[in-house]
Amino acid sequence: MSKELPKAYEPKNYEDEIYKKWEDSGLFNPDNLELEKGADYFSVSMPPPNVTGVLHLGHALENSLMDTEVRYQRMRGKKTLLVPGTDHAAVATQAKVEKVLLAEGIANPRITLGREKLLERVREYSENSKATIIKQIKKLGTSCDWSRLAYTFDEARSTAVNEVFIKMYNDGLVYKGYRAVNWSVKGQSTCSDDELVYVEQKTKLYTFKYSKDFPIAIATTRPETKLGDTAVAVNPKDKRYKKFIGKIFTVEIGAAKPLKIEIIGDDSIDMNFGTGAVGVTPAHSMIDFELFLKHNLILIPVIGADGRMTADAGITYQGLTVIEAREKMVAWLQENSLMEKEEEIIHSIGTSDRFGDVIEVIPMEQWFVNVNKEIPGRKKSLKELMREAVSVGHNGDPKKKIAITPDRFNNQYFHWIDNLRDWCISRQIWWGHRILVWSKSHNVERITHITYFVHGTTTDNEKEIATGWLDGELSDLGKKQAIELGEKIQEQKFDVVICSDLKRAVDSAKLMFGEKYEIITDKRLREANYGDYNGKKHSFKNNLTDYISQSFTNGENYFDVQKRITEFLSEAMDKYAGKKIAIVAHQAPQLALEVVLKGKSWAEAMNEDWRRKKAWQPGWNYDLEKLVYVSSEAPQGEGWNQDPDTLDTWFSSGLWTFSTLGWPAHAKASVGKPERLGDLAKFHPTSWMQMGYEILFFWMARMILMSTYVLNDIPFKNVYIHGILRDKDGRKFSKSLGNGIDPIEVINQYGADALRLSLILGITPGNDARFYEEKVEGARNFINKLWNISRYILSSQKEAKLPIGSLASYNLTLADRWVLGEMRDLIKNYHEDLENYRFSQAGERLREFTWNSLADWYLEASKFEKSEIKAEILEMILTDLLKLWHPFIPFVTEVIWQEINPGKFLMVEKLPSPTSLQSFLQPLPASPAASGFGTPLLIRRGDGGEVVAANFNLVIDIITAIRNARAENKVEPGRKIKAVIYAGKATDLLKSQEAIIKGLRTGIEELEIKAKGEELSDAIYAVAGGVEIYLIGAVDAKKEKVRIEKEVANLEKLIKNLKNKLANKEFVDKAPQEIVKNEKDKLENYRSELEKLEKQVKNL
RNA sequence: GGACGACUAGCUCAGUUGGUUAGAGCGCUACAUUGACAUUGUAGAGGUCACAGGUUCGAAUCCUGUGCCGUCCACCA
Repeated sequence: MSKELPKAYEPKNYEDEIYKKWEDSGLFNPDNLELEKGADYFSVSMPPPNVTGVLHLGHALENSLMDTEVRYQRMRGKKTLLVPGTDHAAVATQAKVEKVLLAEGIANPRITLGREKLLERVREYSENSKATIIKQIKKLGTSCDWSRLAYTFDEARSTAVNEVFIKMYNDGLVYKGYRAVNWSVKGQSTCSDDELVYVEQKTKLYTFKYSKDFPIAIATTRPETKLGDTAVAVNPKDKRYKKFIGKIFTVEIGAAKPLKIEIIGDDSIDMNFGTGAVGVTPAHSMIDFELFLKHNLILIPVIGADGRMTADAGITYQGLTVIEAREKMVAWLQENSLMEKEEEIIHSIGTSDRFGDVIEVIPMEQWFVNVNKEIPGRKKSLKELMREAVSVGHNGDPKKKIAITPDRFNNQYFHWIDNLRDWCISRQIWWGHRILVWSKSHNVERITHITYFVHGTTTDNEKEIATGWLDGELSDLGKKQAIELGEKIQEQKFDVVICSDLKRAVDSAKLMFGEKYEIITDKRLREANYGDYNGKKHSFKNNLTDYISQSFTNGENYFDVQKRITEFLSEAMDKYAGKKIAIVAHQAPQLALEVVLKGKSWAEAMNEDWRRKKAWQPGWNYDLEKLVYVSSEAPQGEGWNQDPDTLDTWFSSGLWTFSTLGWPAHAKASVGKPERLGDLAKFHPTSWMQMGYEILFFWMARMILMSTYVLNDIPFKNVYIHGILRDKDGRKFSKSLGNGIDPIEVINQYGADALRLSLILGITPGNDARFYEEKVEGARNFINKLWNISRYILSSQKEAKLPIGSLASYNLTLADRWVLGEMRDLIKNYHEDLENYRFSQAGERLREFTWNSLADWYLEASKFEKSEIKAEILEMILTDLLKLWHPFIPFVTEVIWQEINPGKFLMVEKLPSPTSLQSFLQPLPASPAASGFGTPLLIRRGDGGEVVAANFNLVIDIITAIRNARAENKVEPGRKIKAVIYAGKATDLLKSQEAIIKGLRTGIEELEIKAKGEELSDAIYAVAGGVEIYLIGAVDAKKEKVRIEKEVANLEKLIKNLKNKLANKEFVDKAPQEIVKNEKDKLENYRSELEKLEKQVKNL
């Protein structure tokens, strides 16, 4: 088999073609892999690139790491899946498109275009971007399953988002609240705490008093917000101010109304900082807002969503920007001699990471995820779930513990969790998943009033039998209850009486209201349908909350009840506007009213005391003013409006590991006991996740939150944190610096393999790395080397092959044994490195073996010695080497592989295992006889006999010593000389290596090897591994003397150090015997070498 | 203010549990061009492992402190 390959590897000529072959083969899809039965699953969800543009080098790094890991696992025979995808990146993408539109001359895109048209433009942009990104991922060689391509904004992913939002809402974890939020005036949207970028700025810190007679001075960098101050906080232990706590001062500083400033005591105040007192502006500071909640203060917003001062700020300030207002306020304080101090300080201010403007804290009604509230039925908060997954494992199960590499990021993660506030999830931009909250309201004059009665008890009720839709009779007690209730409410007037169509409700209504009213029945007011549970003795008291979102078998869940009640109410709102309605029905619908009209969660409603103590009471009153309904579709009926806000983009990213694996379609139940099917059952939790530390909190934390909450499982088992790439000077890559490098251009110039290798070599987990062209060049050079090694090996193949399986029964040369031993060590270390995510080290090792051991020594040696199965060994090594390299540089290895094995794919070959060479090679324990020859190998022959061989390293040392001695003596490279070697015990061995010693660039024409002999003068002299070498007839006495003296000096130094060490009694006594012996042996070797050299100096 | 990381050859970085004459790649110096490869080969120079203490028979490695650079978090009233 003789192959003709081009002299240099040209990636351009192969890469696209190879990727297409891979894709067409279907092998990226684990369903198509032919694997052993019971093969492990291995899955990775690709961190989805934002559709804000094209891929940058950071993505290339991620793809390289990810694909190396994935290909490694695939080649270990695992059922391997890498799911590709992209992220709609809500704010980022809209901000980007708005910028483009501005450049096009559309001054205010949101107003000019409106919601639908703007969204169309964003969609168009993102689709283009998506297409480009996919092409780029393919260029990088990433082996992902395109049949499972996902997008955070596609239908399946949107369904997942909707379902989770609804679930959280129903669990009472999502709430709408009026709270201080981060507001970008430029973007006209909120952002979460994590989306702030802090910028250091010089600012003035003003110390002043509100009025001349106000007893406490306060300091601020934001005087304009002081128009909304409602308190001054001091430390309760502060002797200076203690006496004022509780007092209220009225001051006039120019706001619309005089400010009532209450002095409050709070432990959080640092007495020693500034004046020791804080002016509290609840509306415009996160901290102050918390003081506002804690101390029940007043809140006065003085800055509006437009970034200008509000009417409450006073006529002088209204409509001014904050900067203008600040100047005015400062001037006013100065004029009135209230300013005590002005000093310049440096402090950091929060800016929007997407819009770039300074963030204002403004109180607004927004949606939040409550991270501290107990999740119904779980006895834990989201925060606790998030902490647990990384500390002790999910639900305390150590098998469900997420391992972060490097583990120092654990602490950072825990610290972040400790400081986590409720997550503001609503955004006022349009590009994103719209919040699924529908509302319908009436104006105040037309409010419908509802008085709700629960029917009298039935026999089943009394026996604690679940009744549901069973139509039981009222018991005697029930009749009595209804009659008594009727008497109690005699005075009340209603316009309409409506009851459920079940008998117990109708009968109760009749007994209560007699003939006074016409009684209308409505099916929608029925009790919850308990399905199979009907007629059975119930145990609702303890575990009713379990059924909140889990359906009763063949029945309903409570949200089904909520749905029909909402529809009923929506209709009632229109039909009976302004009227008074009496409803006689059951318990579940009543709870639904608490939920729908009082804004309670089901869990809260169910846990209220009245349920336990007294079910029957004379009516609950509700105002049917506003209906809120959470659902992926608008409820039936007229007049429903959807919340205009969209969800934080990280809400959808948090679901990524399971929304890409078919959730919720592949999960039968969504809560409690999620039954998993399909991909979800096989591939979740995912095996591995890789991300930059800069999105640890954004993303990793949210994936953990979502997965533990929704699936009751961790999202991934291992997280590999990588650093960020920097340019040659250590600067971040950024548009403004103009130092960006387009990965595709690098690929065009050097090839994808070279780019990948240059990104992976020299990196360590969690640390930043620099990227520069020389690195890629080096990688390209290496790949070309590998190409040429292959070229040489392929050209040296014979037509007829000997069976390689019986290798051990052939006579192997010293070099053969050596290279096979090196290979065995390489394979072992390679697996160890990769199992511990030491990608760089595994790569370095491979390069070391390939370039040094194989190319520089073994291949060179093979030119000068012919063993009977040299060709087979070479091919075996090449085959294994291609496999080992494949995860790193998939293209070139696959190209070469297919030259050897047409029609077969390297990407699904099985990696050599650490034991695959063990059958005929194993290390022999070091013995005295073998010392000085490196680690000898035991060769087990086919006939069962054993042969001990000295290591090839001795030959290497001798050759290197000869080359060195020649070069130092300035012997012209072309000049052929004679060498005499006194080899002692190694004589026979070296005689067998004559051809190699002569051939490998030593320029030796005549070689004499004997055990020992006379000292030769007029020769270049060298010692290597105890063997003496004389090079005859080329000595430059002067140079040789200098060289040997240098070596002598070096040896003397080493000997001195060793002697001192061994003279130290403590060392000899305390150090392990092995070490001591080693040192002694070393000393002996040095001494004998020194002796020889010293003699030789005299001969010169 | 708190936490974390980095400080090793001219440059970029390895160095896994303390024991090697401290390594690699690039760069540099000298030399080499008869077919695997000049995207190459051979040889070489180059380091007080930031500093100061300590633990230890033994420290680049462990501890303490200092310096310098960087990152994150909190605060900046």
